Amino acid sequence: MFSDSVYKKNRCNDCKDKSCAAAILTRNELEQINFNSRESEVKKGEIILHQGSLTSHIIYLKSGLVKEFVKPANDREQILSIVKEHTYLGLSSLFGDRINHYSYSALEDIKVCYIDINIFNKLIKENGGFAYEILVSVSRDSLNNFHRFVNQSQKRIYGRVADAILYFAKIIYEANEFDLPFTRKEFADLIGVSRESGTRALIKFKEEGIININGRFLEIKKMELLEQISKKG
Amino acid sequence: MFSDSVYKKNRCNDCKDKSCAAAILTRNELEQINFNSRESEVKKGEIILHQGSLTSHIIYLKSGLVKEFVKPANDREQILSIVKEHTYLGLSSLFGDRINHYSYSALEDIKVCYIDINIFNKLIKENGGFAYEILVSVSRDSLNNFHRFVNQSQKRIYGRVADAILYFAKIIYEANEFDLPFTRKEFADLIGVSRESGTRALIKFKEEGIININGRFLEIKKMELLEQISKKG
DNA sequence: ACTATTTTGTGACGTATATCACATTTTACC
DNA sequence: GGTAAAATGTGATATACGTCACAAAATAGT
Repeated sequence: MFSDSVYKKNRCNDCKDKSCAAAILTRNELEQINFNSRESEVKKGEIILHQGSLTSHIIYLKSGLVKEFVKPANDREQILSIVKEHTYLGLSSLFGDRINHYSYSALEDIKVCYIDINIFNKLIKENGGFAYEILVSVSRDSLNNFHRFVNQSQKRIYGRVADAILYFAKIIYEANEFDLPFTRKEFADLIGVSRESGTRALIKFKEEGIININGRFLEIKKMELLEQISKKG
Repeated sequence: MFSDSVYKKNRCNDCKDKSCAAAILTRNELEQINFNSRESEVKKGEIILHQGSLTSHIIYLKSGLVKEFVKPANDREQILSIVKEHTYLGLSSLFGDRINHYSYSALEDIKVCYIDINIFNKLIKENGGFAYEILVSVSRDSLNNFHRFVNQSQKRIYGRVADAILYFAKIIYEANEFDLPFTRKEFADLIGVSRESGTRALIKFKEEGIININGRFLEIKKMELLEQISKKG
């Protein structure tokens, strides 16, 4: 299936970017994955998975950032989450009905591994510890996403913008200054408001000295105030 | 722990309301659950699980309807979903961080089973097929809830009301006429609008002959039109 | 480096829906 | 069965935010 050079060394065993779940697997089990997987690079902006497509391989994000999104109507796109390295993409779709419910595209140059779903399912059924870790992972994703969404639906625009900034600072980059990985349009799509309104809110925050923003560079100046705005909604 | 009379017969083995996952378990495994579980009845309106509480038992909904909700602010309640019989409550919270993220209350008199989480986790790790079914269940819940939520966030009030009616007709009751299991306030909380606006939309639908509604009784008269409104948003 | 394209900022305007206030009906409870 | 409490219906009013339109700036492609 794959060329000799690809699997002659057991890459998966030596992989420094293993998932928590894969860390539990035995040498032999990892070797099985090794024989049934392939690593690949994806360029910034490219789509990794299309909503509606059928899955034959599980995709593991080895490095880089990815956006998870849906396009219900034709133009308005809803970004569901920003996915960090060391995460399987679309696990819940895999176990739900094998049809991908969300689309994924690379926000920067990334590395992914394609793993055959048959071997993946086999390992789940054979190794309870592995199954448990996958279950933890699916559950955590589900809770996180849902939590963000419910919060969002109850907040007005300033609260949502504050949430999004804190999301990047605390979860994605773990830093108080960073470059946003996307455009204002996408920023707005993440929090479910119009581009114009989103931009206006960012500018307002800048005017009030809560953040500094310049192009894609963003710096939090008044963390407590930002957290207060996030809470109050 | 439990009185003799409770576990002297292997109720779980004979149970007609087993989950898909439990149907996979062996006689012996079911007996283990039997020894570590308890059945109970909950009256309409009572709370089964409180958001924020710690879990020591998994709760399985044997019969009846339950509402899953959160209260972010103090008054405004968001109903996340209506849960039907033969479902485990709050699975994703269990595997996430053991803290319940949602609250559950009975919409009618119901029957539930409390299962010790240690035995539950043990079975997951020992029986891959069981683990797989639980995974399917968590994934499906996650997808369904998320799907409803994303749709909702992109629709205006008539689309949301249409969605909610179709949700009851197709998923909850599988019938074109039924009694709503709750008040107008709760109906509004389910679709994330104010009580007044929700009521007005229902009345508008009635005036236009799309539905008939009288107190809690609801009857769909023009299904295609309702579906169209749901799609168009 | 130059042009085409995309992204961003900004004002004016409209509207969907929340909020408030109160009357009416239904339900719950001694 | 009668009273208190909760749920429901309805109009008036306010406002947050989306939409439209266009100019300026930044980015990308040749």
